[in-house]
Amino acid sequence: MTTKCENCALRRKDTFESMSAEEIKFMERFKVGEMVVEAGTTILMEGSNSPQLFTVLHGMALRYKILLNGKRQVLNLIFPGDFLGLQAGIMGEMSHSVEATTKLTLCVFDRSEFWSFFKERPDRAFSLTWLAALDEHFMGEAVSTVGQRTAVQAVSWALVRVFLRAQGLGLVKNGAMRFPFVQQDLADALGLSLVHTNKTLASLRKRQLAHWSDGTLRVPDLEALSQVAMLEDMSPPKRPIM
Amino acid sequence: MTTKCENCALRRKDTFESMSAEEIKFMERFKVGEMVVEAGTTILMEGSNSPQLFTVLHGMALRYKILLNGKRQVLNLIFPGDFLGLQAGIMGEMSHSVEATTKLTLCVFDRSEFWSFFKERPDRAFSLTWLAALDEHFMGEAVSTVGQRTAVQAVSWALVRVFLRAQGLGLVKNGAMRFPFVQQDLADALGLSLVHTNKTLASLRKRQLAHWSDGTLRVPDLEALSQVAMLEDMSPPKRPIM
DNA sequence: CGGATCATTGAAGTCCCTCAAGTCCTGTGG
DNA sequence: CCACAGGACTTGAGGGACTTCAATGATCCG
Repeated sequence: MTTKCENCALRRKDTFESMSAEEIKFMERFKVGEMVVEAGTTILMEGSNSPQLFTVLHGMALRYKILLNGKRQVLNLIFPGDFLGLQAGIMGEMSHSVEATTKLTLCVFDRSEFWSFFKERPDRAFSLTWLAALDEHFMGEAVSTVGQRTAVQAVSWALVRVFLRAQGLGLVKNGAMRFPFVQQDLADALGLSLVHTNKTLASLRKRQLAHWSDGTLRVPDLEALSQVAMLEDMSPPKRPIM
Repeated sequence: MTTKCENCALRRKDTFESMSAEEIKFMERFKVGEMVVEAGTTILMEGSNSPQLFTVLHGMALRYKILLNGKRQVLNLIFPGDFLGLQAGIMGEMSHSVEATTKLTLCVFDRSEFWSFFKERPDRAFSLTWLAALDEHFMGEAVSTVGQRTAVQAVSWALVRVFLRAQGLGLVKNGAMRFPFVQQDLADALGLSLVHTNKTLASLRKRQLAHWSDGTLRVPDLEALSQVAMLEDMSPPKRPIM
């Protein structure tokens, strides 16, 4: 029933580093199964200590925190290939929640085996650290965006990042991609109000820079949008998959 | 001349997990020396690929990014015990710069030995990943702050975090600590203007919540300041030192 | 057909930014 | 010894980007 790592289509996407046959075999040992959850399901909960780790095989999700005043900060949009639960695996407790935006297929790993990654497979441990460092890198960009960019720049930044990510996964067809989030999600990610996010999107639409409606995102000229976003390097590095 | 890891005072501070004698000996092998730099020196440069990794022994510093429009986002304040250069070590390139705010004493490690961490010492590799995860955790809080908190809440949050950090390092005496940064640093960390940061600090001063002047920070009632900052958990976890 | 969710648009208000000026302090050089 | 420049901090005033409030459509669904 479950996909074998060997046959996993994800591995072959551009974004990911290739793995040796032997590495794949090793990973297979960790996989305890697959899990499918409906849109809206909370997969990991802030403060909890999940016994499981996941890799997203299909679908999209949302990382977020809820502040004491009830406000929500979206930290990250989750795409196929993303690894979930590292924080719980390392520090014993999640500092954010993860919620499925679409129906989600997850590859499930057992956390109790986590240690053997480090003991037996230094290369896998290195990949794990790489992923943590990559997330930190991204969060640094996010802070800079929320702190220093204007609304137009921030929204452009987010859309470019999303689009690049999707390109690396082969999810862009004819300059368009599935983008199943709602405007409130983007607003909460950028520290903007829903109303202003809406107006900003409208402005980008009018300027022919980005069209997002009905769950579909189209970017006619990625270069131009990046310019507006004040983004220089447009190439995300190849990343390991876990 | 250089301190032996065995005798390093840092290790004994509350914030840090204890290390076995054997672990210490292993770390000693990596240490290639010590380095002292003057205030204002750039230690690591965005985009560069430093051959060295550092642990701060004494002094304070600043992690920051410069955007295309010249604006600066301060990502983090650096305290003794902080590990610098992980990104370069893992991903091969720094995504931010690090600048000394005071005279700085650094413990220098050779990056070329980085791999043996993973190969020979899974426990050290685990610590490394822990540190990366901790940074990510912190950055998540930072995004939430810049995105969702008001100026008063944000400044309070920053000061509480700083104060707690200093407490764990035994740097707080009589409710006061050395805080050698300038208001512009704090402003750039929180995405606020210098002027507004100044006025916010004045307001906190008037409300008897925090007094920061002449490089000294006093917090008469940490609990009260945390309340204003909307911070619940006030205890940063013990962290490994590298 | 009501109820719910999401997108959209107008209007009013506010938090924060920018501009501007002035103080205090330190270091430097005539 | 004083004049002057530079850096950090402070304070007032005006403006703007974004928020909040409010109302309307559109779509989907039981």
